[in-house]
Amino acid sequence: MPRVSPAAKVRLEDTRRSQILAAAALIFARKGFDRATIADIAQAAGLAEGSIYNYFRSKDELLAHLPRQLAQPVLTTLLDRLPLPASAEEMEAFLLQLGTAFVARVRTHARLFKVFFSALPHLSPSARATYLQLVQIHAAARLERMLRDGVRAGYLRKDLNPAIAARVFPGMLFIFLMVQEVLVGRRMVPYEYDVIVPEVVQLFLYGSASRPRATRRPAGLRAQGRHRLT
Amino acid sequence: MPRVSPAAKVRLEDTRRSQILAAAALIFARKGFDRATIADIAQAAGLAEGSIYNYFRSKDELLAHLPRQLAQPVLTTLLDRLPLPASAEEMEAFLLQLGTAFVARVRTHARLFKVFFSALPHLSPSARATYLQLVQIHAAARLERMLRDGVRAGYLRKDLNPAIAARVFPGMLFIFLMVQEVLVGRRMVPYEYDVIVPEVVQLFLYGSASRPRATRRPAGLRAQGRHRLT
Amino acid sequence: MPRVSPAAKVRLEDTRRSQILAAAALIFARKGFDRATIADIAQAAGLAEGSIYNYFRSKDELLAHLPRQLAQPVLTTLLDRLPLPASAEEMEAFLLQLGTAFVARVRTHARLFKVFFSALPHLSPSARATYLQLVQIHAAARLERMLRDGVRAGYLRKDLNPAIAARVFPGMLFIFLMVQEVLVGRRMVPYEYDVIVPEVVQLFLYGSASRPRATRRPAGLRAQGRHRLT
Amino acid sequence: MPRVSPAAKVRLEDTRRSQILAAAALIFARKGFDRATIADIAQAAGLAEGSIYNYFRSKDELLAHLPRQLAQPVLTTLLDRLPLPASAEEMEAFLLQLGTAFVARVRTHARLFKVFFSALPHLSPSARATYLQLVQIHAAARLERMLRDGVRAGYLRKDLNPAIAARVFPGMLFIFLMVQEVLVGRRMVPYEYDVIVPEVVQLFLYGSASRPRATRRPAGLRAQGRHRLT
DNA sequence: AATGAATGAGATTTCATTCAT
DNA sequence: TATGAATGAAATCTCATTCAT
Repeated sequence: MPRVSPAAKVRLEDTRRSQILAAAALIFARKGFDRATIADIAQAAGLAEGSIYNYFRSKDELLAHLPRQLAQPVLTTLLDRLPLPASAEEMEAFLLQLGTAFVARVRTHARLFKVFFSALPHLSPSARATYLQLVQIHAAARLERMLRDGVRAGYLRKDLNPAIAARVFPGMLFIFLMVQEVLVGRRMVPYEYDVIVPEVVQLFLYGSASRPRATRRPAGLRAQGRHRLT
Repeated sequence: MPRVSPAAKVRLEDTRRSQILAAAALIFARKGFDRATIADIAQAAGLAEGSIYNYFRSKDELLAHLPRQLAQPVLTTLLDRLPLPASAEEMEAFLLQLGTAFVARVRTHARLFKVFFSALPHLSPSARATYLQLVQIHAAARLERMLRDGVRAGYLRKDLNPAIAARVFPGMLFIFLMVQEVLVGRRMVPYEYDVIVPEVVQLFLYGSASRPRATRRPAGLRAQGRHRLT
Repeated sequence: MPRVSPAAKVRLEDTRRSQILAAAALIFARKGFDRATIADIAQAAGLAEGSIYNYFRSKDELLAHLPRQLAQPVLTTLLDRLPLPASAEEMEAFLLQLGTAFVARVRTHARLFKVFFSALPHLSPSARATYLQLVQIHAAARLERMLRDGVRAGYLRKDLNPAIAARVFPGMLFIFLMVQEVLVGRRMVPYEYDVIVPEVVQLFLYGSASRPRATRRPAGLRAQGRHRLT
Repeated sequence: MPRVSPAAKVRLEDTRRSQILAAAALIFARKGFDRATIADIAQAAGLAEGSIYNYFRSKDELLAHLPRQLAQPVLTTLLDRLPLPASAEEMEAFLLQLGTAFVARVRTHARLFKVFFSALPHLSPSARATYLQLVQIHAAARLERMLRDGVRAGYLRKDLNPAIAARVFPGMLFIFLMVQEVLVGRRMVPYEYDVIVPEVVQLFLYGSASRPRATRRPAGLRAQGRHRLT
């Protein structure tokens, strides 16, 4: 006869698994997948070495379960709840939100990102896909459709290539995130993301060249954009 | 009495070192730093295991010497010989060349890039900097100055942030290069780089929003931009 | 106040022990002693791992208790109830029964035999003796006495060595049993034991060489010997 | 440039392999396959643990190479060089030699026999066959043919089953060898093999029952048979 | 008495590095 | 300088046994 109710048991087991995965993420990010030892992870999780194997069959399995378990809560699509833009101004507001969310997501998962890079050579294609979902670059398909709509509606350039542009937008932010959060750990530019994101949105929508007229940006929005976002 | 002249001896030794580093780059890129064995590298270099140690003190040292030795020939600055632009059109031409060169450089060093990622946790900050020089994102300082000039000259937006924009430009291309060449090996979009680069330049200069007037892009330049670049 | 009577308690405990030993015999025979895990055995017994230790102190103890407990019911002596033979013909009948019983016994305990072999290196001499009792080769002493009687009575060869002959007889069958039931699992010869046993008895009594006269074997007995015995 | 000639290198390597296999045989026989550790074997071979793996890929491979390497020299067929018998007397002489050789072989390989039993559960069928060749019970086919000839020639019983008899003969000796050399290490009977073998041959040829006439065994041969054989 | 998570000793195997030749 | 066998530290993983519940 079991001492604990089945439900409680499942809960306890899930707790342990999360606890171990959190420890694994920490150690993997710190030392890289190969240099991290099970002993390290066990110690970080407050368990004995052998206990890890009561919950995961192998070190590889830890790696494979990391994104699923740790990123689950935020894997809802970024763009789903936002209203579809019907003008350049609405698109600007939309991109500000999207960019801010994107930055937040990558920063949240910076640790998993480091794991991803260190483990790249042993990741199966499917595991790679799972890790890449962390940044949802794959979600660009949705942005692409919106851009296409914008072209059709006329507020975006007729000759815009929506497929390329939809990937460019996250890329404009990604370079800062990669260098600052993952690769080097030091800022490339002396600005916070609440300055970078609006600037990037401006660039994406209006470019860097002077415009014939100065009408294109309502002052209100810009000012708002310069305020704290993170 | 030495059989070989000292100079020839140095040359031979350099050859061997390059030969070993090339083998190391190949194996590191293929298996990741930790999974690569000295035996692998020795075999790829056509030497015995022990011989590696006549040229490099340790496996870590191989990693450290990789970018310096292998990337030396191409580490010339990207922008040095280009004439400074004096208008949006000249800037467009300049960015096309810069972007194309950037793409070529990253693709050339894709292998070292993979090594960089796989070895990230073991690299000292200075080693990281050395590897990042491969793509010269650090060189953005020069582009930043040019953008600042452009703003001053009036053909770029008064409210442009040159520091941010200078990093955004490579980032717009970097996302494609990262995913396609380094991380996944499959294309994100069904276009070659000679389509992507001009599109990115257009976005960077003119944005994605419609312009009040259709005068902004001389047809000649655009057509040229669509031609083969790689 | 105990809920169960002491006697019933003992009975229940014995049942559990048998149940565990049966599971152990199954698993040990299948995987060998060292490869069998307590988890395997517990599962086969329908218990939890820890429960095994309420009945046996260790894995080794399981091994030691196997033959005693599982073979008890059949450890009755093979030869006890047979009438003592007074002629070669009676001896032939006797050996047929003895051989048949021997074959049946070994086949019944084939599983324990496999355990015995797999665990040989860990068995103490006394444990080895216990396992060997399963086939009662040790019981040859009784057969030896009967052979000695036969020699004295004159129907067995004067120069027969009863000690050796008494061990040879089970050996003649044992080789088939070893190879077919224990070691290989495939038949050495295309005959059932009800052909092998009479043939072996003939060989033991009359040899393989031709006899000067053809009178040696009454037809009746031989025919009987060829009938089903198992 | 290699310091040692290729031939010398091969010789050295073979020596090492033999040295390791001999150590493995010793340890496996002593502790059984599963309890034997690579550390044990390395120590017995006078090497470091890791060195074993320069010659054998795994512990299993050691097990698989044991019989091939260690038994090779004696794997020539026992029966090949003996003249074919043409009478019961010649058959008796032949069986004496065969039995003596069989005993010698099994005793020589007693150690491998123990290994065989301890490793039985993990041996592949082909590995089992290789180990069983050590005792060449498979060679019974040849003896079977000889017995068939004897029946045809008339000096063996018309109703003899040669297939069964050919397996019985080694079995008569095998029981002593198994119990004395492999399983228990103590003698079943107070006789040396130079007494047991002739007795077994007598039993096999002439049985245990009295014969109508006393003519069957020429005294000369018997006396000879009782002399030292091992 | 029953449970099964936790433990940690111990086994196999890999591999960077050394060094005698 | 080149070699590659030898080394042994270190890592992963297994599993008998314990013990709180």
